[in-house]
Amino acid sequence: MANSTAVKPAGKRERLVAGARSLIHEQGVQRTTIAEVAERADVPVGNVYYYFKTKDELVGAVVDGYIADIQAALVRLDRHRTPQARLKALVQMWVDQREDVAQHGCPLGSLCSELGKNDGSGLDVDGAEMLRIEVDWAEGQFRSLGRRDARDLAISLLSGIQGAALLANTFREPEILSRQARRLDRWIDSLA
Amino acid sequence: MANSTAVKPAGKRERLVAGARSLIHEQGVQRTTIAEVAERADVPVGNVYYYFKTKDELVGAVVDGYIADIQAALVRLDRHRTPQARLKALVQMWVDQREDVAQHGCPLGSLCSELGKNDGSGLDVDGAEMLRIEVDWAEGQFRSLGRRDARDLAISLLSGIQGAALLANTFREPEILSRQARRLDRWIDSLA
DNA sequence: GTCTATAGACCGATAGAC
DNA sequence: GTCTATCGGTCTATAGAC
Repeated sequence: MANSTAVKPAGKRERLVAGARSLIHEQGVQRTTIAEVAERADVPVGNVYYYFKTKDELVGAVVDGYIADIQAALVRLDRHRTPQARLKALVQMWVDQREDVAQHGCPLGSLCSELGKNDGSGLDVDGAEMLRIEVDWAEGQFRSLGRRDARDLAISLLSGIQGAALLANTFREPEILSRQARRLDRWIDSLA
Repeated sequence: MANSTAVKPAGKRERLVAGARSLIHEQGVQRTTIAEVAERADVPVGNVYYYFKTKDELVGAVVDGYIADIQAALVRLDRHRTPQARLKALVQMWVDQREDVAQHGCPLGSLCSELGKNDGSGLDVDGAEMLRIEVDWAEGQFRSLGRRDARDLAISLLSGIQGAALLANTFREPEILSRQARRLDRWIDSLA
């Protein structure tokens, strides 16, 4: 299934997904048009529909791309020796992107927020899986620390991250992420 | 300035703002059309533009309404005797609305998230003031507790609330708000 | 002041040539 | 497979009757 036609032509599909991802992060799903995506991907407008039957399907591909990237990132975090180090490395990911987050919000959080407004009509893509993977992974780390309330702690951690991202974006202050990350680090160390 | 024509005709303007507020909460700004707002407010479509020159102005009126309501709510919270009781009463406001928040997100948070995508073109309304009022108020409470890091604590508190609201909405689990609120309550009591 | 009708612009999706 | 041209629908905003 991974190669129906020898080698990929030029990665048009990949370029479309990448263009859609960045535009959706900057403008949101609703404000992003197929024409804009095609232009950023350097693909003729009408050709988009050869790769994606609907705009929904394109957004779905963006979500799937995020899921794959998140899983890969979490595997990389597993290399750290202790659960504490892994959890702090997770927090650090948002600090590293603080400028981008302050400018356009957390790519995952703001996308989930927008997709949460879907009530069946119009666009209908489920973004919950993106955050669920992170919560599940964090829960596993807290459980390695011997915490019975691992699930709640995981939700607390992701809440703290996502909330800080929202405030950093609303106030356009990347330092909010740095400062809240320091607090979360201390909180992680205080557990065990 | 509060009464140019004796008594309000029938509160059409108020009904429009109320309709816009609920529709924006349910669907977001972009997906909400003037026609829908007019219908929910029981006002003829074209008449909306007599009260609001543009859609932007209508959204701005919704934001102003939120700001007024927030300020009134915070004044009510000031009745509690201790800063801790006031802060916990603030958290409780989201718990009381947990079903609505799980269904459509925090009205303020999701609106700020969407307005944060505005980059000058298209709609341009600033929603930061809504959250700033809450952060400022919480900062004052923490300062009453003698905390030097009152600003950071206030941002931590609002981050925790907004993050929990985002996860509760994404996973459609109102209990996330209840459980995170209990954690925030304990955290507030542990300070001082 | 109130309402109808519609202009004008834009977008998602399709048809069909190559 | 690739691309152009365009349809049909929807939205904001306005013009103008009452």
